[in-house]
Amino acid sequence: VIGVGAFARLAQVSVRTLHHYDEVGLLRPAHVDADTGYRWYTAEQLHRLNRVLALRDLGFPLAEIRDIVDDRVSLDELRGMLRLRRAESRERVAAETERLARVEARLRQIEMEDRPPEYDVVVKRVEPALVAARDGTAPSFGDPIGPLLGRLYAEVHDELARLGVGVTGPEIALYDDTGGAGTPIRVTAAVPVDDPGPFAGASGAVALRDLTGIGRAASTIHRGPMARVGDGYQALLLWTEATGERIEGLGREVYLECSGPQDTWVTELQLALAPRREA
Amino acid sequence: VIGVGAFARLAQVSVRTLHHYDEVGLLRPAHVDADTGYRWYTAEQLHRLNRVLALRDLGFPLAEIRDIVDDRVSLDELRGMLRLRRAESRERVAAETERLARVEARLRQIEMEDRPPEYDVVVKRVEPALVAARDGTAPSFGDPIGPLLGRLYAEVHDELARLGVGVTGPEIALYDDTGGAGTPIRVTAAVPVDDPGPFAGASGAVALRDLTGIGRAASTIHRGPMARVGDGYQALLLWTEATGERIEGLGREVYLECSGPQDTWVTELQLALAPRREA
DNA sequence: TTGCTCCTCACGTCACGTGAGGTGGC
DNA sequence: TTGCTCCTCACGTCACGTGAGGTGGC
Repeated sequence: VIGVGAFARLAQVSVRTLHHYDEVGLLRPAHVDADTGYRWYTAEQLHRLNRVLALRDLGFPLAEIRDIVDDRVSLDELRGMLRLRRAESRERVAAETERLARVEARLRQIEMEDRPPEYDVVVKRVEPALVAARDGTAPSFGDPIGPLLGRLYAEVHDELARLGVGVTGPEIALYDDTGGAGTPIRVTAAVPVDDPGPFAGASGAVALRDLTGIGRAASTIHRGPMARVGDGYQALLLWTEATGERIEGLGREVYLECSGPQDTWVTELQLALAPRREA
Repeated sequence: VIGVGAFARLAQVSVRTLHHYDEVGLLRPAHVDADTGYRWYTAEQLHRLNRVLALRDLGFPLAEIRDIVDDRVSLDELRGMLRLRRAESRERVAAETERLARVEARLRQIEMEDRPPEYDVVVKRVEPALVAARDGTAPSFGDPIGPLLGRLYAEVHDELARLGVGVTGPEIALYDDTGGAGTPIRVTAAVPVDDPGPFAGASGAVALRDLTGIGRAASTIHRGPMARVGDGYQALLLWTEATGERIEGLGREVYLECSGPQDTWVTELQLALAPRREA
């Protein structure tokens, strides 16, 4: 029978921790003085505490630890809990390893460029959307694509106005350059819409389409004229290189703000990433 | 200018998150309606939000993110913060990887033995202590060491009683078998004491000694007679094997409870571990 | 009487999640 | 009038850390 201080020193935990374990019923003292409230522990309880600490070291929450040390879980259940813990732990290792890669990429970048980065890359999901779309073809990325896109969007909006269909989000442009260098680029001008009803009677080049979502997209925000959007794409490419990510499929632009002069435009650039490599 | 819901959908964050960022001053809406309290955001703010999310992905706390996006840190400071983050992230990867190894070891053990483990191994620090100690030699681990230890402890306690020195903790036994198989084992019986004063005039085999601490010790609790303490040591050895730890130096036993018959004894077994392998 | 150990509240942590209860414009 | 979006509290999360303020035995 020893006091809480000595017991804590023996087990290398804080007195507060023992108070807490008493509170949540994880380790009740062998005896509590009715008058003073002093807690008294036995050597036998050090065994229980050791079991608790061993499970805590494995990452189990206290509630589960209580079930285990109180023998409320069968051997099979314990096995299951351990497998779950293993999966969680692996997930954490993977996530933190990727995070570390991003930190290191950022650090290398800042040391190379010697100034804070202008583009911040975020990995996000892109939800699927229902769009009215019009396809076109541009000779290459070298030529300005703006006028072409402008014509395509004009057609889409004309058609939407004619059908009386409502727009539900900013315009989206899709690029498909999988043909290789020198080949023409397929460009799509898309506008999110909500109600597909009136399209039943639609005809012509403007068509309703289910725009697929992207599980993991590298995204960044470009501010300013589209003539300099290349800076943004370059930042995205450098980022994928530095973090070891791989690009998959086509790129998208979302025109978040394009009402005033191009100096004030805000565009989101998205590149689809290959699924996460598992450890 | 778009509402909080549309803004949240664009950036793939929750509305609550935007409320929170407003609260802590990380991202104030471009405009808040004085009557309704409605928050209105601009495309420009999506750029700021993207910066915030990018830094959040790197693991920075919101307070630091605010300093960064508000340009309150210099480039050098930013570099320093990134290096710190890198160090923290590495530390987390290492810690979680070790935890994973412990979980897997436990899982393998439970699958081999098909019953919950009897011994729980915990890694802990052992504090240095001032002890009165008496050395002895045992022929090997095969022979019972109990009687020898009993004689040594009797001598120590006699001397302490003679000098009037107080005991401050449970008895500790040290074993040194680094001589190899077949060679005799050095055994030390130690008793923690507080006041070294009276020892000034001490002489003979019982000596005052500074017992060194152990940075990382694998520890487990053995309950029952010392004749079966081998089970506990075997559990410790299996654990070190399974987790890839390496034993270093000598072993210790702490007699937490040894007043009644040996069936009721509680003994802590400690083995010093090699310093943590860095990633 | 001074130290020492111990006690019980009770707030803080970190970044939101999750209702509860209510309001304003189409 | 019914939906829809939005609002403001305010508690909960997880395992304790950290005072504040006070008591009992040597």
